[in-house]
Amino acid sequence: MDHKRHNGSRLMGGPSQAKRGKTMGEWEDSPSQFEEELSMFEEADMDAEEMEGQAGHDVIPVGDLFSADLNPRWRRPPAPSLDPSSDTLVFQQIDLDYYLAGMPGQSQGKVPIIRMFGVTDNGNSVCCHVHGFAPYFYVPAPNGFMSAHLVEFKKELNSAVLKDMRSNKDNISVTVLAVDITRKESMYGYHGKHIIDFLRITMAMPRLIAPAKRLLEQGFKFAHFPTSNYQSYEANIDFEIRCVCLRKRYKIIWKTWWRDENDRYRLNTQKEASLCQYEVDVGWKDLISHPAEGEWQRIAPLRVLSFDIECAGRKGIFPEPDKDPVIQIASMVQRQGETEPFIRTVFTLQSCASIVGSQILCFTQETKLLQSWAEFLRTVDPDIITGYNIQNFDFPYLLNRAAALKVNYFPYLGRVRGIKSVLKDLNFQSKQMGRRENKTINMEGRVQFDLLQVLLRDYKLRSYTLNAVSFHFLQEQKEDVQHSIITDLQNGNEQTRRRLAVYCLKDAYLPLRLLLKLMCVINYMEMARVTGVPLTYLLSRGQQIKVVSQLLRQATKQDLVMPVVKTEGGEDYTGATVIEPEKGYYSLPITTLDFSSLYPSIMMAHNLCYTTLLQKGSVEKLGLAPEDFIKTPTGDLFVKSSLRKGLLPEILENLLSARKRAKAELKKETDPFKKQVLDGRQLALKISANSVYGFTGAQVGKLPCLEISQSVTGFGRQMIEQTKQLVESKYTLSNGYQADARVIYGDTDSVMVKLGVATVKEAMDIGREAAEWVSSHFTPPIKLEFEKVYYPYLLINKKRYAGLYFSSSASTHDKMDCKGIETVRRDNCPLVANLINTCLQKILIDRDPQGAVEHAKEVISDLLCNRIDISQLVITKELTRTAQEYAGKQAHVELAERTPSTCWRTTFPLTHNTTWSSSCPNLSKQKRATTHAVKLREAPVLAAKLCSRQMVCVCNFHLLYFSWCFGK
DNA sequence: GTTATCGCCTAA
DNA sequence: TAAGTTAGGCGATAAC
Repeated sequence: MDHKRHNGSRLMGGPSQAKRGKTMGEWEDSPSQFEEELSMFEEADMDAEEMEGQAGHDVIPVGDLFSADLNPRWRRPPAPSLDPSSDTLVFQQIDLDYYLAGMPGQSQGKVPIIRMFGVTDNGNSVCCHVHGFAPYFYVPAPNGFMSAHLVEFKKELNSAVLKDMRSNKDNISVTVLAVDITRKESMYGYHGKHIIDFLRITMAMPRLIAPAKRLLEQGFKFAHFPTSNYQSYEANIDFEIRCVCLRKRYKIIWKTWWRDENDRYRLNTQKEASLCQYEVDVGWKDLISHPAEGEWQRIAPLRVLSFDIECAGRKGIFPEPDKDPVIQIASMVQRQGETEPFIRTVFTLQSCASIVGSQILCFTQETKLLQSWAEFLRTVDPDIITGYNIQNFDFPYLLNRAAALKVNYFPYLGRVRGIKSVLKDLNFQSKQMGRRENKTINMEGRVQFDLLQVLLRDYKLRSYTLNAVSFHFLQEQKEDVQHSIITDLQNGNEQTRRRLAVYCLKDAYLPLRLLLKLMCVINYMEMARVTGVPLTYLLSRGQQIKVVSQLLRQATKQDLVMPVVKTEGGEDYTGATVIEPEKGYYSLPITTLDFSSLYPSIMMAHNLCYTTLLQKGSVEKLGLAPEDFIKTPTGDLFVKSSLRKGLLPEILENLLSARKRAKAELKKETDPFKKQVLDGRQLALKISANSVYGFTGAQVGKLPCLEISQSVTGFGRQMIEQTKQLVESKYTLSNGYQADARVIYGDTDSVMVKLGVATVKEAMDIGREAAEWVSSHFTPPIKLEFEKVYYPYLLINKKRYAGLYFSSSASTHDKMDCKGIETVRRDNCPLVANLINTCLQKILIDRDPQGAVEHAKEVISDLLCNRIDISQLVITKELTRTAQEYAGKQAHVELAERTPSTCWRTTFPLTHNTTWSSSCPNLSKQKRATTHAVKLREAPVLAAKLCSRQMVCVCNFHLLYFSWCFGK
């Protein structure tokens, strides 16, 4: 075999060198680096295989082969046989869903069966059918209800639901499986341990809950009881959440290991409904779950598959699945916990020269390529599938292409036999993320972990192209292949196709590397474990579900039930205070004091919860004494924890103690990247804790309670005001301090104090002391902490400031901290961000405002003389957005070539002789709008935007400058 | 020519 | 059917 590197990257009429920016010079080396990396894998494999036996061929010659020549390592390790009478099956659950099936021994009627998927320590896949758990909800029992009435109630409700059904394609005859009486209490409002009878209504299917709830709410009559409108409880809980949550009572936590109890599971040998190696049936009660502690914290060797496809598009047209073929699919598979992929494969259309370290399968027919890849996927049987934008591009394209070519066996990508993977459009909308159109593909038992979606959720980046992201996190980039030449490469020879294959492989490899580096899988599992939400929900749903799940878990322990409230948008409530800033440049240390986790600690300190809320008239009705409850700044009443401890405070305590642990680990950790990850985790827990407050204020949500949220912000407003007064009253000349302290700014939970001391050390010492002293005025766990000193400090406006950040040491600053300024905003072009950044550095670090002026002038002059690279002028976010409208990641590359900005550069040189220097210093607010001397009558809109933004940057610069000179 | 409002993004 | 919160700066734009 030829082990020499095939340098197939030199092409006749190859890619235009002109397109390359100056920073891309090092790309020249990158292909060989990646290929060397690949060949290293090969060596490692050979060592391993001397023990294992044969491996697959490097290149399988052109031909339309399949299964006969499978690479043996594609399969999972053989599953040791288990004896149901003596062995237990232990596995880590990674996904769950449910299906409907006829109950044995019952001729008609279907019941839901939970299907759990998981992996054993040995790396064998498991499908576990859990029987005997049905969805249910509650309504309060009417007055005078006795157990003798249960039969009648059930019968009436059952027939009402049946009658309500428009069609009955499942031929359901029994909708209500059971009704029983349980002692429960509503979690909404305190009513003095008032436990009452509730009817627990168990339905045959999850989707029957909604109609039953509606019928009961609209007015339901049975037996001699009068028609009444029943308020329903917990009727809006997803079934998956329900079954995970309920088991929480028995210490089941998501992401745990399951085994049967008393060896009572059966191997399900007849059904083989899934592709898993073990398939078992188990009763709900016979399932044991282990909290993720000690040995159960370990993670099974999950199989993570990353893939990327290439299509041969037509010139200038985005590939369309009904016309343009899929020419390559690269796949990499790695076991969770290992550092290298053990499968590296490219499926190619037409021949392809060998690539050391990867297996190439060549096909002459595209249909065979697609079908074989699907078979490959089913054989590898990954638990997690990743890639870059696979959710909205690769998978939809493959499915549509397979449909267009009538590859009938393609779209079965899940683990359940006979379930077709279908493409659906999904509109996801939230205030946080705006409207987002997504596609979804069902893939039972596998978790789709699209890295782009993860990054969009968790990281705020200027650009989300795979190239930019890889550079940002890995300092590595894609193989240099211009998108426009892909078709040419395909139509070339086996060497050009080899080049394409290397490119494609790298695009499959990078997501895997990123996933590992960012520790996404582990972090998401942790989040799932903490909140009790299935892994897939974390990527497909919003923040609320996490709080609901925790709330429900906590509530169930105390026999509290959650009401269904109708969602209606109401009045907004008052939020936090932002102290009016004393704008200017401070060449003195400024001490910053923060309340740590302000809102959560307010809720804990004052026991704010649904369960402690006193609704109108409750005080009188329950005969409460004044010392039993508190009145919040907004006038709402809550009972003290001596009467009842709230659920929300409990949840928050859990989250914050988890955060403390993470922070402690962070301190011990030395590896800078793991540190970053731990930091990310503690941040996630903080965000989770903060979203508890957000949840109560979400008026279009599962359980809004404005009394709680407005009380929280009310306390917050009071506290920041009080903090300001306390600090300014104690740290005064008359009390023997160096100066009268002054709170120059503060936002929500922090105050910036000018103590009048000259050194950072003094500012820190007094800061620590002040924090402790102020804390003593508040109820624990509310705590004001000294966090940092800014020196010098430039305060531009509310939510806009910069300063050198001193925290760990009094002698050297940790960083230059910028808040809200152009440097941190993604709606500015890089030129503006860089210019402001440099100016700030000159002002704050070099203390050279004149240098800042010079620099700005220089940049502006470069701009006007057209000496600025176009990449500096493009707002990447806008490009990304436009690219998303094209609905494909390859559009990113396309756009780089096709974006009108390149045209503007030639047709619209930035040569306007603007009057920026004379007009900008007049910074009277409204006048500034008129200083846009550039009147761009014929220019494209975006170009105009860019120009004016540059003007803005100049104006801002002057603001900085004048703040420095005059603002004190 | 000012002034209210919207879109976007950030601070907390 | 599902969607964490409010405060606030700043540019663009429509309305007066």
